[in-house]
Amino acid sequence: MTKSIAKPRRNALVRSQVLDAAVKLFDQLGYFNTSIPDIVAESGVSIGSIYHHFGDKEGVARALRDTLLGRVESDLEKIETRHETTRERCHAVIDLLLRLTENEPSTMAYMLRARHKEFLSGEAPICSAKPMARMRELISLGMAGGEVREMAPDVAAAMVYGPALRLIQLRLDGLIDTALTEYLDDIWEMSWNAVALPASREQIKVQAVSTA
Amino acid sequence: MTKSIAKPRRNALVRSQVLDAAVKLFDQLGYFNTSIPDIVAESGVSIGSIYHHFGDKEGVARALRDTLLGRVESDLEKIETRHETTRERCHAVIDLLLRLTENEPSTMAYMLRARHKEFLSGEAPICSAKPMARMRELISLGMAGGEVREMAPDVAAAMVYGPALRLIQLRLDGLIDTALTEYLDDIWEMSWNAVALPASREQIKVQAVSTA
DNA sequence: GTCTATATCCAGATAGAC
DNA sequence: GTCTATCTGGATATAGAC
Repeated sequence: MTKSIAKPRRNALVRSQVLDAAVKLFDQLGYFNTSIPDIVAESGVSIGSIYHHFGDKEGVARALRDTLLGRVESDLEKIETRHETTRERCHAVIDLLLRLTENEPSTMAYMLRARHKEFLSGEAPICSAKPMARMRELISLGMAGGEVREMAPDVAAAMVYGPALRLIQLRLDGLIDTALTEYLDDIWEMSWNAVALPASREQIKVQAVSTA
Repeated sequence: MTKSIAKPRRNALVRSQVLDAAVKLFDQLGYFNTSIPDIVAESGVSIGSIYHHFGDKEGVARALRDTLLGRVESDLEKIETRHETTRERCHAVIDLLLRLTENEPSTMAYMLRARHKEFLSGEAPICSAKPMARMRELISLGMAGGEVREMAPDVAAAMVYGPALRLIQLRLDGLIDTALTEYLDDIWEMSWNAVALPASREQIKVQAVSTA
């Protein structure tokens, strides 16, 4: 009893050890190239315990997905309470995505790129998960509130988030060496100006930046 | 000898039967959920013939990838010879991508979304495949030629292609019901205006489209 | 070149002692 | 709750007749 950890805390520890190993392996090798023995080796938890806690391999993937999406969801909620305008909210969302990519690329990769429906039976594609749905909703709200020009909501959402998500893809694939946070201002200004009503643009300046 | 097909043509037929089955199954189930017996059933070609022609399962995936990428590559070449300005070329590229998504979604899905490095050992990620690289090159050329504002090339490419690719993702995931070709004009005008030097914009109009 | 029948392997999953 | 030892199915891939 002296050096053992209290039971509930030890349970949580085992779970997080497994999930930490899983996110790393799923990102590096993919779900199907990761065997349970791989997770045993990486996490230090025995196969028996893994099955006890997660039921099966899919259970590990599902728990991981729920954990990661839950975290992002709560980040989004914070953004919505802290900011009032659509402009500020979208800016904060893109900032969040770029920073998450830099700080926890494995997490971002698992949420964004993994083909979840290939191994999570009956799961909706990640793009319809709550956070993504909320992100698109923000745009619709902005349209109703007069900040965003009238257009097909899908198109508006693609204009605002598409460029950032594209950069994230390339960054995760190792094709961009620059930290994406450096691009935040550029990408944001262009994306927002593309959909914003002129009145709510940051500056009206139709700038001609000529170098050299 | 009367009703049998000439040998080289029959070979090509078998290959295309297998590849047609593969693109369909890989799209629907994913590479790892597709077994060789599945391909046998879908293509009508025996397991022996498949191994004879493709060597192993990875060989099927590789042949498929090469075939599809080759087709897109030749489409891109045609675009480059037919159009001179970066504006026209990028427009044609986006048009091509959207139409391909509508006409051959399985093809598009396999090229765009499959995590090839998870099953094609030593393959570069799809985003660095020739067509994608050429698409980004187009933008750099436009920058050198004065059509596109000076900025990080990755950012410019993400602005031009990102929104379209995002719509394609959502469409492939079944989250958009409208044919993407309907959105071509909107998406194109916004994407291009975001990166173009004012002089080369389609119209300078800073439009306020108010509906309702 | 095409086919059927078969070998081999290793993954996911379980049993049951502690 | 955790572990080791074990089972079992089904996948990839091959052998060898035609």
